[in-house]
Amino acid sequence: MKYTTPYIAPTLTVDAVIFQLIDSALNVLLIRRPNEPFKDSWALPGGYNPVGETTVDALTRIIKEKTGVVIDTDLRYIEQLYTFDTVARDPRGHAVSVTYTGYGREITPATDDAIAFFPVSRLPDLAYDHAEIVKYAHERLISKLSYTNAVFAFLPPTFTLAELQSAYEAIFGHELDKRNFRKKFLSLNLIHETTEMKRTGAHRPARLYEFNTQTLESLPRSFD
Amino acid sequence: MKYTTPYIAPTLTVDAVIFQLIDSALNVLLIRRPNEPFKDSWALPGGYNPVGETTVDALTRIIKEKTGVVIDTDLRYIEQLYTFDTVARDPRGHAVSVTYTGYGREITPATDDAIAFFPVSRLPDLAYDHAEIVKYAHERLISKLSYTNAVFAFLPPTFTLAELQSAYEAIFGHELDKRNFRKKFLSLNLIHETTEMKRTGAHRPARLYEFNTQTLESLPRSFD
DNA sequence: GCAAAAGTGTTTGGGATACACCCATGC
DNA sequence: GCATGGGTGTATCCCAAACACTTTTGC
Repeated sequence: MKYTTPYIAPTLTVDAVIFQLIDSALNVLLIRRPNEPFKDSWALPGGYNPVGETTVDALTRIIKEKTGVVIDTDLRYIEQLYTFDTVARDPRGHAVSVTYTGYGREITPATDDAIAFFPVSRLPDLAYDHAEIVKYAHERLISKLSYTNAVFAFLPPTFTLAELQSAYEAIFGHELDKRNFRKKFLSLNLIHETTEMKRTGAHRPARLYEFNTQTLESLPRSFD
Repeated sequence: MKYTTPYIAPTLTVDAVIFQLIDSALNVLLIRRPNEPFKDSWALPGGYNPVGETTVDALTRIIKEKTGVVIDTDLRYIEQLYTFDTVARDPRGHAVSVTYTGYGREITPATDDAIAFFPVSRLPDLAYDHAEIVKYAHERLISKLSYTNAVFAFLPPTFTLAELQSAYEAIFGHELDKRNFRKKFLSLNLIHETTEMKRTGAHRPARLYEFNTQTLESLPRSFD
C-alpha cells in the first residue's frame, strides 16, 4: 500500500462501562475528570491506548491506575461494546474510542471523591457522549440477560431466588411475576439448589442456589 | 493527561464483510492481496485509516478504491461488526482493525481477477484471521434476520414470497416449511402485496410483495 | 399471634410445528 | 395433458401470562 503522505494514525482511546448492583439498583462506575476538556465533569473511566498494547491490556492498566478496579479479578465478565469515532475528544482533532463493558459484584474502587458508582437511573451530566454510551451498554446488558446466563456475573456464589429475580428486575427496569419467574428460570437448568439456607429477619429462610457454570452460555430459548 | 514518553498510536485499519445473494447463495466480497504479507491470498477488502478520517469515511473511500463498490449506493444496510487487535498484521507490529458488515443486492465490483464474490460455503483460504471474521459476520447476520427486518437489504424492491423464503434459507443454511413461513412472515406485517405478478416459465405466476419500510426495524417477536 | 418474606399450581391463549393437496400457467 | 412452481388450512403441543394463598420464621 502506498501513500503520498506518511501514514499518521488517529489517537486511540479505550473506555469502560462497568456495572454492578448496589442496594438492588444497577450502578455504573464513573470518574470525575481532572483535566480539560470537560474538566470536573463525570465520565467513563478510560485513557490513551499506545502502540504495542492491545486494547484489553491498555484498558486493564488504565482502569487499575485511575480507579483501582482490577478487571481480571473484580469483573466476572467483560466484552467489547462498540468503537466510536469522536471528533471533539482530542486536541489532535480525531480520536477513535474502543469501549468495553463489564459486570461484577462487590467492586470497591479506590477511595477518592473523584471515583464513584452511580445508579443508572440517576446519572449526573456526563462528559462527551458518555451518557449515550452508558445507555447503549445498558441496552446490550438487557439483551444479554435475555439470551444468556450473564446474570451470574452480578450475583454472589450462592444466592436466593429472590435475589436472582431482584437482579433481573433491577437490570430490566420492571417487575416480574414471582411464580412465573421461578418456573421459567428453573426450567433453564442453569442453577441448582445447595443445602444451605439464608436466614435474615423475622421470616421463613430462603433456599440458596448456585450456578452450574460461571462462564457465559447461550440459553436454549430466550428469557423475557 | 501526562505521559513520560510521547504518545504514539497503533496503526488503525478498517475492513468490510460485504454480503449479497448470488444464485440463491450467500456470497462475500474478497480481494486478492497484491502485497506482502499474505501476498496473493484472498482477504477482506480494507486498508489504513489515517488521522482526520472517520472509520466509515475511510472504509467508504478504501472500498471504492479497491473494489469499485460504493458503500452509500450499493449497500442497503451497514453496521459495525467488531474491533480486532492484531499483532502480526502490520510491520509496525501492532494494529487495530475496525470491521464493518454490509448487505446489498446486485453489487457489481470493478472487473478485475483480483476482486470477486465467493459463496460463504466455499471460501478460499483467507489471509490473517479473516475466515473467522467472515464466520462471525455470518453469525451476526443470521441473528439479525431473526429479530429484525434486515432481509430487505438482500431483496429487490418487489419480490415473491418464494424469493423471500429462499433468502432466509440461503442465510440460515437450512430449509423452511413453505406454509409456516408464509403464515409467520405475513403475520409480522412487514410487507404488503402489490398488484404485480411475476411470471417465469411454465407455471402459475407469483404475487409480488414489497416492504413497508426499507430501514432496519426490530420485530415484535423473533423469527426463525 | 402477627409481621414479613418464602414458596407453590392451574387455567387460558397464542404462536410454533407438522403435514398434503389443488391452482394457474406455458408448452 | 403434463410438468412446474404458486398457493392454501387444520390439528396438536408447548410456552407465556395471569393470578392468591399457605408456610416458616423471629419477635
